[in-house]
Amino acid sequence: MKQKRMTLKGLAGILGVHPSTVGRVMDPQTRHMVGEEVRQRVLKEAARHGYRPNKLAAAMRTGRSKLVGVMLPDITNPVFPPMVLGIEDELRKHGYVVLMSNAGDDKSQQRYVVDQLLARQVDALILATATREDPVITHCLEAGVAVVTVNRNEDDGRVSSVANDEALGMRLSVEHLVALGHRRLVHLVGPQQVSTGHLRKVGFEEALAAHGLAGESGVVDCLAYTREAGKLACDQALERYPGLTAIVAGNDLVAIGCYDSLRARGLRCPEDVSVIGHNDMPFIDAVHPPLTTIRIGLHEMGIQAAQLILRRLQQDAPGVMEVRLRPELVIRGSTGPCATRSVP
Amino acid sequence: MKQKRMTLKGLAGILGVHPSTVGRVMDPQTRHMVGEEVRQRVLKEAARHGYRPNKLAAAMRTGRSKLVGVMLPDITNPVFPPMVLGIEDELRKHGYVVLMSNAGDDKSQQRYVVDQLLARQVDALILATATREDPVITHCLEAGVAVVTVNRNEDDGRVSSVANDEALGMRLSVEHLVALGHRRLVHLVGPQQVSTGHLRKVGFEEALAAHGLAGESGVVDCLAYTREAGKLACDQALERYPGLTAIVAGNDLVAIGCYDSLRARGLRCPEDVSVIGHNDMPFIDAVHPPLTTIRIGLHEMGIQAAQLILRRLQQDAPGVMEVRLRPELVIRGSTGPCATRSVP
DNA sequence: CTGAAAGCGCTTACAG
DNA sequence: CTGAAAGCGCTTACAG
Repeated sequence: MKQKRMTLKGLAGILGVHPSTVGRVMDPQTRHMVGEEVRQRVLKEAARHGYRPNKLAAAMRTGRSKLVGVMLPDITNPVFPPMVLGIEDELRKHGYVVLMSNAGDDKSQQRYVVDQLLARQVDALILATATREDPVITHCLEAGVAVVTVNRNEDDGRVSSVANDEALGMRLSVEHLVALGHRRLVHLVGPQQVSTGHLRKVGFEEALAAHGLAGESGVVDCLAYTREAGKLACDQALERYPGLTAIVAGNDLVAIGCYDSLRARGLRCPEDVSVIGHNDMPFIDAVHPPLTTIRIGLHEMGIQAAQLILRRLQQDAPGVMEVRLRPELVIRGSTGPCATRSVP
Repeated sequence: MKQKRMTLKGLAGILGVHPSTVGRVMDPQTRHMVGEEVRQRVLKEAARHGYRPNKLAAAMRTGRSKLVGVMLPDITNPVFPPMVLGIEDELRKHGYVVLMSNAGDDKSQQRYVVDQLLARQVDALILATATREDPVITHCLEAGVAVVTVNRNEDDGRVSSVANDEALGMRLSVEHLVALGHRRLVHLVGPQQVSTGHLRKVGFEEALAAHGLAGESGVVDCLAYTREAGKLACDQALERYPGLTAIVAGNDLVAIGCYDSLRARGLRCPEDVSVIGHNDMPFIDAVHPPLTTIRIGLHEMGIQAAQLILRRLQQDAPGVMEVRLRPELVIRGSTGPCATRSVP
């Protein structure tokens, strides 16, 4: 049953030709170098034995593993699966394969994971773990691997990145709420050490200023992009800004936390407080009320990241590229007209 | 910047010792064979150059890549991320790394993906794609790789598997509904070519019989584990069984489809129709109404699958093991007391 | 305790 | 058009 794998040498022995001849036939690029008759015999015999070239051996010889490492904080966060799928789909077309690693948020752990990936000779790295100042990226740069960040980017753009246009996303959010009559908005800002948290905060403040609402509205820190942190932040927001009528959550998970907080206080959404999320993660339209949010092309983001890294690998062009995707507003049931509510 | 990778030979050259000596020091297993003084010099120099042993080269030499292929239908399905995380966590402890591939449902595509994985010399394969009669598993067996299936299993247990105890899950579902007074239950059965769909159907029918309800209740085909298919199946169920008061959905996604169907018809859940899901996928408690469902230890399932494959790899014991996890009932808001409703 | 050598399975420049 | 040879970076049985 456990037939041992066939090799070039093995096939060559059976066929009575030199291994390099078999090798040439197996590679479509060099197949034409071999005479018609021999070529057919080789192909036939290879098929008969289910010969599969050992890519590890090829990788060692050529110095290109055709492996791309993808490092995530945590695949369990619903924003990542569509991204990873996009990356994989695009890379597969070009014969690359993904080595995926969930590395959490800790930088020293991430560094360890990167070293593991490098030890396995990945040709490039796609990082979804970038912080605004990221020692791990420095480490990658020193090691000389091709790197691209997805979803987030660092402050000084040393490496190419694909991310969302956060300023636009916040502008869309604020405009939508203002159009509904809201004037007292509070943004639950995500972690400031990552670009999404920072840029959304800046974007929110700019959009507010554009509407002359900087005075009445405000901002509350949300320590993580989680439901639990969202609940806590919402609790705080309601205490600190008793007159608020709308909440701009750092992302969809945070928005669900807001639901938890509001429900616990007997406040209705959107009648008492409107809530808007960010990301439009899968199935968020099934929550109650269906969440109004900013849609990000997660799958597209993965594809673009893969394309960026492929271009880098092929042309070895060192130019840094920053791709920004346009988000769009998705209006559902969690935002409604402003009705000044009586503070309980 | 792009420093070329340091090798054993390179280090040996610098230190004036033989490469194999350096090699012995780098491997903790053989380090003791080298004299204290030389050992220290080697370690120091290796650290200075950030030396990382090339695992591809080691893999080729030893014939063990320490790579495990994981094939999924689609990582975008919320049941998979926790499983994959469990697999990865467990494998990492033992120095293995995951090569993940989304292969869809098509068998020839899956076969192609398996061949890609084998070409990269994976030591083992974890399949989340198993069907009850699976030609891809036959293919793996012929190739002689270690294989384990997760979440699903094939009919004749040729390979080890980790899955849920489906019969128990359905028993819990039916008992819960019966306790609430329901007597007319309809099960929206998932795809019959996969074990989950088949075993849940069988389990449902057995549980029904145990309560003497086989006559009044029934079953409707749901063509896929998706929200859309769930809506269609629910539509059909309501037409075919006008008197039904409770629906046992094939899984949580199907249950959300039921919500869509009920809402479109102006039926309330759970007042008019109770709905119970299966899987307890992430965030399903945030939908409206919060879904009563059967919780499966997804993360645990991944861990167990990894352990099974590790044991197989270490002992090379060919014994087939079938691990079955105990699901539990999670009661939330989508199931309630039976109140005979007037058919609209 | 350390060295010298063989070999894993490819690819590819060099001959003929 | 085909062959012979070198070498990618390790590991490991064999000497000494």
